[in-house]
Amino acid sequence: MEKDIEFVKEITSKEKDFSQWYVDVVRKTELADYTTIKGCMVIRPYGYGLWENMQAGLDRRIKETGHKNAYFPLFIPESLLKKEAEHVEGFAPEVAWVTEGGSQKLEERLAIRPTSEAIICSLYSKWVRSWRDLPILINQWVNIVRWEKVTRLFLRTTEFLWQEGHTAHKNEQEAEEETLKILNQVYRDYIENDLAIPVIVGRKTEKEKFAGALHTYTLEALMTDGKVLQAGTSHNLGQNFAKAFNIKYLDEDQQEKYVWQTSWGTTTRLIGALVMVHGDDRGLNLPPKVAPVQVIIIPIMFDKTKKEVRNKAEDIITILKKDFRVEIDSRDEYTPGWKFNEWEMKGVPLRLEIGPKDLAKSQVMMVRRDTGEKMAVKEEKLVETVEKLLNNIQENLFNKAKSFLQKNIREVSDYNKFKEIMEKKRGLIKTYWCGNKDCEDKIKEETKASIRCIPFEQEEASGKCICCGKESSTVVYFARAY
RNA sequence: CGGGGCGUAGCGCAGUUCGGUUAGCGCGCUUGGUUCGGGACCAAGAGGUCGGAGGUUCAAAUCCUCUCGCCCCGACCA
Repeated sequence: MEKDIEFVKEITSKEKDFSQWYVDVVRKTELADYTTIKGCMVIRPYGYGLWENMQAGLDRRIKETGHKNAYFPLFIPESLLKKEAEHVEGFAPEVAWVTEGGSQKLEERLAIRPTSEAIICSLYSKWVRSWRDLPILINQWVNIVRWEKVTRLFLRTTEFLWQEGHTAHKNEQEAEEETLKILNQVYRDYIENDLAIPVIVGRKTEKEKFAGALHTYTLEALMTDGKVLQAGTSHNLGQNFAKAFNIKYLDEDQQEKYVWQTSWGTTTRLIGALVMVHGDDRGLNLPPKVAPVQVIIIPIMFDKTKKEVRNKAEDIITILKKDFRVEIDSRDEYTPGWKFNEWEMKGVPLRLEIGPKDLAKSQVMMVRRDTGEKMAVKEEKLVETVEKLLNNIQENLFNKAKSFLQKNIREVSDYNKFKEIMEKKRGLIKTYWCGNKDCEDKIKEETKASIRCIPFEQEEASGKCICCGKESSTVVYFARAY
């Protein structure tokens, strides 16, 4: 273990400085790097490979639920953006504007999309005529620009990548069903099963909802420093945008009606969540389902047996390649020990070592990233063992995160206790809230904790608002958030 | 945008208080050789407009002014 301690010097320990640890991990594992543009990062091949795997899992679910991908313009004319009053107001401070094209000043300035409701709605109003045109179920994978004052790699950058779904429906019920379907069937399923991140789902308060929405549903994930990160949102837009953009259809009853809409999104921020939920002092610890490399093969090469070992490694990679994302690290200039540490830092779930001793016994050595457990595996059992272990690691990461989450949800009824927990342990606090924004604001101001969501599972009982003491039956989760 | 910290080779740092020859150290990098089951070793090399601009001075990494970037804590947000 002495060597481990020495290795750690490349990465600040989580305990010592969580923020610095996070930055160290992201940069040293080559997920991303800073660029010359303020607040804009480059997603490096390893990070982008991770994102591609994440996209694949989510894209599949989006399509399985009937949505199709499309692409809308990057630019949004100011007049369009201004149509929905609440919406502009919400985004105004962080919009980047294009005012010139070439050497010509533009007649109307163009916003670089901070989100695409406006531009998409302007087209939906053209496309929707009859109830037969509904529903419209469209998603797009694009970049977004928001002029943030403070940025952090993946968690908040000026430009980021995301997926945004925009749907239009013929009635309120259908829109609401869609909003919830995305939340549970698509997002929750994806985040919990693919990213191995347990979430708490619920509704946002009026204060926290999306600008222009009727209401917003959210998925909240707990990071290992006790702060919560919003992992995705699904908005029921009601008819707000339909009215602003004049999206109307003629219904079966011959009445002209406004459509009901939804929008929903998840971003590259989820990469930050993966780092902060599963990572440790040795670096990343990636869930097998999204890891760019699921199995890394390290051949142990001595002069005399080099050729045989290398051949065997090639045989093995050929077999494993059919079912897994596998790479071989046969670089001559690094020792095996160095490679072990390197790939552990990069979060590869499973390491496979092949040396002369293994050749003699027709076996390989396997080491799990999550537990460090090392075992010999007979060659004939290779494929099934890898499969079993990857599944097991996926499950283990989720279970660990789940138990951490459960341990850090505290039910509190005393405000002083609330303050103390938010100061020291953080995590989530489950308590009663009267529904008044004044209480919400006051708590935020005094403890930096906001209402993350109003969970769907409400209890029969009632209690007293944590702030004003008024009787209430509404249970909410409070936390400090990213 | 307010308060604090940092910026010297790819990375981590010393040197800055109190200006003074050719700006150092460790790791990494290149070449050659020996190595390789938990970050190997020897030898020889390469690499810097000291974040940037302006100023003070015979002389600036060091002093002054401005500026850019990153990190932390607040206000805002995915």
